Amino acid sequence: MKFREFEEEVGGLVANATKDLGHDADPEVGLPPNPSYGDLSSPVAIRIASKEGKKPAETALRLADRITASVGKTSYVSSVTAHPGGYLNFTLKFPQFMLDSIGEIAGSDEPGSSAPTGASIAVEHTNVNPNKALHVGHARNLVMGDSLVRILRHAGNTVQALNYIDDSGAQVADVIVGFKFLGMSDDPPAGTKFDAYCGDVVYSKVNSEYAKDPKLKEKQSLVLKEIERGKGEVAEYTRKIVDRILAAQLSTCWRIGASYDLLNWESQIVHSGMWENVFEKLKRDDYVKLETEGENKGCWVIPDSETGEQKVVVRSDGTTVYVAKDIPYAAWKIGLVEDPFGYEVYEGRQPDGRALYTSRLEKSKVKINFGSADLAISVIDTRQSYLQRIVSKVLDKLQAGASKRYRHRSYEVVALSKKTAEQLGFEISGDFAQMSGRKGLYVNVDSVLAALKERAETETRKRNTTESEDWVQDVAEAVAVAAFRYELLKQDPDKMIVFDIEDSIRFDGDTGPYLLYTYARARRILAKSTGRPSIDIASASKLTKREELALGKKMSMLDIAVGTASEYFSPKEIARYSHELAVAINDYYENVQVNREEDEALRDARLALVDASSKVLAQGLRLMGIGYRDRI
RNA sequence: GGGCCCGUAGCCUAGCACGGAUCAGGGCAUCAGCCUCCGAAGCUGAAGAUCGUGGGUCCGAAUCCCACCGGGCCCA
Repeated sequence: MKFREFEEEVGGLVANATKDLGHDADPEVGLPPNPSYGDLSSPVAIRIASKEGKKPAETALRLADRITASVGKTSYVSSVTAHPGGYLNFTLKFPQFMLDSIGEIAGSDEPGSSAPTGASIAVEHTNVNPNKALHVGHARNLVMGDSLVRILRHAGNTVQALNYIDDSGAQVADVIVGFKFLGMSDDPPAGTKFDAYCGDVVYSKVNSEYAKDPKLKEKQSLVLKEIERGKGEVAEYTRKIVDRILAAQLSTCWRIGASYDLLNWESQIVHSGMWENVFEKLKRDDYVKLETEGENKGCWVIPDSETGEQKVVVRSDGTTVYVAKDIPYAAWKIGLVEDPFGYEVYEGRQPDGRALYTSRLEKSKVKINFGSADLAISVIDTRQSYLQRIVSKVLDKLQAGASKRYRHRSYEVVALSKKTAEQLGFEISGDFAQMSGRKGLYVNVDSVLAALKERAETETRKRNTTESEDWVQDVAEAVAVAAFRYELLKQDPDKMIVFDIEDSIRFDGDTGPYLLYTYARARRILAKSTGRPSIDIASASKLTKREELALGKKMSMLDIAVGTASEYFSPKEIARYSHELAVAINDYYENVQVNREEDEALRDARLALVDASSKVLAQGLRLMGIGYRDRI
């Protein structure tokens, strides 16, 4: 976008001028703390002066003189001045910048997007065990992952969104134990979603029974063996139950705007033969060894040369541990093993209309390829960091340097506030509590959305008294999802979120609804106008108010935010940017009259600015997976 | 025992990657204002900060380095 072009021009000017003075050409360009200094600044003169033992102000003047001679060759640099403190301050050539920025955005369906990079990226996220409904912790994973997918696509990459289904673990087995051995009905009570029933009722009941009756635990291993065998009545039944739970979970995922390209199944990875291939290679290379004594006797272990510790990958009874399934899956993602899967379309309509595929172990007629990406990103919480490091190390053993193409995007967990935990009937000693599916200490996504939507309905009706019930429902749903997604996305991934159900129902300030409101407000100006967005160089030169210049600059920085978000796999950059843009739009709304402006050319130029900036805000919302409406 | 993450006003948080400008941004809550004017889910103003502590590097440190304290997590 145009601000980046301006930045590149300034960088070039600074680099050339410093080179002329015989110094290295690091551009060092950044936003000044206050726009009254200029539109971009460089402290490079201070560094040079300190090296040369001269005064920064003088060096800055010398540089400014040289740069001034070249300013005329640029498109967007108007002037450069030397500040007595040693800073070089650059100002934008405004009418041209505004004209080109608005033109660029008006002419694009996807403002700020990049040309194809040719890179293919596999992003794995969501990965909820199919034995329960999604809770708010799962939602953080989904929101980060889904937004990352959108951002990476916007940045020009080909992205496959993968959702890994652990359909053969203990958690699934527990639910089956409940149905098969505790006589629990596999029909939920009316009005209860199947995933919530399995997690809230069956799973917790089975776990409390384990404590009372140790023999029941033997049934779990029985079920696990049957699942691992993959044949027979129990395995068949498990598949049906998992399918039902997954369908219920996906309805929640889709409700909050997520979409996937492929469902991967742990059971298929186990039976694919990928692990055996990987394991043989690791044995040949002596990277795994059979422990002959000590507590791990009879186990295959991976030694860690740095810590001197060992990680068991195959137990003495021949079963593999979790990490042994992660390794072939990771290897498959970046093409270190042959693709054993076929693919077929999975039923269901995703919110963005993308087709969803599911893998199978038979080759199929559908011609589509997954895996073998240039880069794989696994969105997994920080508690798995250690195991993810082991996966990376093993990948390097399979192919030198392979771990550079495998990234663990970690994030901190979501805990519950003391208040919310107590409302669920738990006694808490500290200020917050870690969620626990086993204990029943968690808050489901669907129940949070229900509470958000209820509040959104009230607020929406208050403001739209004549609208139909369907209209109100649609808007309330959008507001609820916006509030939920934005809340989980804006926080730094390294920081724990302490979720409080009452505090989360907030639509004021730095929230998703604020962004939706801002968008609707901007669109309202256009809807109410008798003019049409239109700008030329003459009317662009009339855009001189502080608020419109600030807005013009801000809306032209989306690509910079996308670049940072892609580079660091950090969707919150988009949340922060979108909020800043919304603030600029509101500032404009409050202080600049558009439709009451009597100069029609100026009015239309302002309309064009409002149109363009709201389009950029809409793009930011799309990148976060947040739906928006022209009116809310 | 080893490792990872967090610590910024009453509360939540941005800035930390790449150190820079005597305003360290926001939000919630509090107080005072703004709807005959494009939507008040908004805006303006006030008040509120030993940037966990101590040391170091540097012309310059919330930002980099070291140690420690407090909290969370993982591995054994």
